Amino acid sequence: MAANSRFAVAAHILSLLHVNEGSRITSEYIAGSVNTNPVVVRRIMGMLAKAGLVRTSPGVAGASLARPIGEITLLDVYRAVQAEDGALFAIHEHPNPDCPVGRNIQSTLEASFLRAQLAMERELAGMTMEEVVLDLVGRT
Amino acid sequence: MAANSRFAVAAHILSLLHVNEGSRITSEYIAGSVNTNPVVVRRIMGMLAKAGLVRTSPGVAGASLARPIGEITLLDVYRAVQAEDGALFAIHEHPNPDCPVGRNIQSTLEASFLRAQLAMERELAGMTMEEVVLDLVGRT
DNA sequence: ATTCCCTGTAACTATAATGATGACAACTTA
DNA sequence: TAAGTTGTCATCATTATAGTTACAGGGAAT
Repeated sequence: MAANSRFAVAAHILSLLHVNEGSRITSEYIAGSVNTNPVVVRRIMGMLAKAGLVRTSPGVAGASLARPIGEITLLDVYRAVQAEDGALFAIHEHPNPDCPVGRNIQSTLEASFLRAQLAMERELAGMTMEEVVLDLVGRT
Repeated sequence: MAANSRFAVAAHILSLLHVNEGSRITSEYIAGSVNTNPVVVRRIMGMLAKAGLVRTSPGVAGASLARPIGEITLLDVYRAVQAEDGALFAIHEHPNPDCPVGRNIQSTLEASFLRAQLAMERELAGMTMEEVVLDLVGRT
């Protein structure tokens, strides 16, 4: 797989942590639900911890949510597992500076692309992990 | 580069076609402005043609816009150069069906992710290539 | 008609991002 | 101390993308 499924896996992990609150589930258990390798889970869990969404302790199972689940938005999760850059769309580098179009295309597109990205992020910010979990259990 | 810059290059190409209307520019000329290989330009131009945004003829230089530039939205361009799938965010496959969370996470996230994607697409649909070109020449 | 230029496409290579995996040190707890 | 777990590194396979070479076929100008 080359597609980035970290966002989805992160949401899956947070859902499991909430549903199993108090149980002390291991990365191996989580990996069993996600159907991947425990290392992948620990890696993503590390990103969630660095972003302040979960609390983990070395050597001890059972990570816990660092905030009420209703206060964790999908945007928080998205940002936690995204690369440094954070740009949704890439722009080709080094267009020809001697061409009127090439000289300005980057800054122009950057602005347009940013608008689209912000619209997407606004929508993500409007959804919480609580809604995700509620939908999840509602489907049984 | 592994990041997908086709969207940006496509917008660059369309801008050039409009600015040079009547000139009959070649894929080599365009490649010079984008700073890439002519084949890359022809490849993306092919996608734009298949999407009905430009008209090309084999063997003859000077593709032309198939519609007024003000009626080509950034969403049109985005869709023209995107992969079949079209999903903005990937979802991990084969979560564990024996787990309440794993069993339903896909359909739940699919709905949430789609909302975010639609917000992004709405914003792209609200911007036209005409605005891009105007901004472009305005920066001169 | 010949020549020259251009497009459309296939084939191949190089580069990155990603996920899967094995290994292991450090930590916690019984 | 022993068992189990996390955090992290290193490596490999897969995949998407862009860059590049090559070439068949179309168009146009002479």
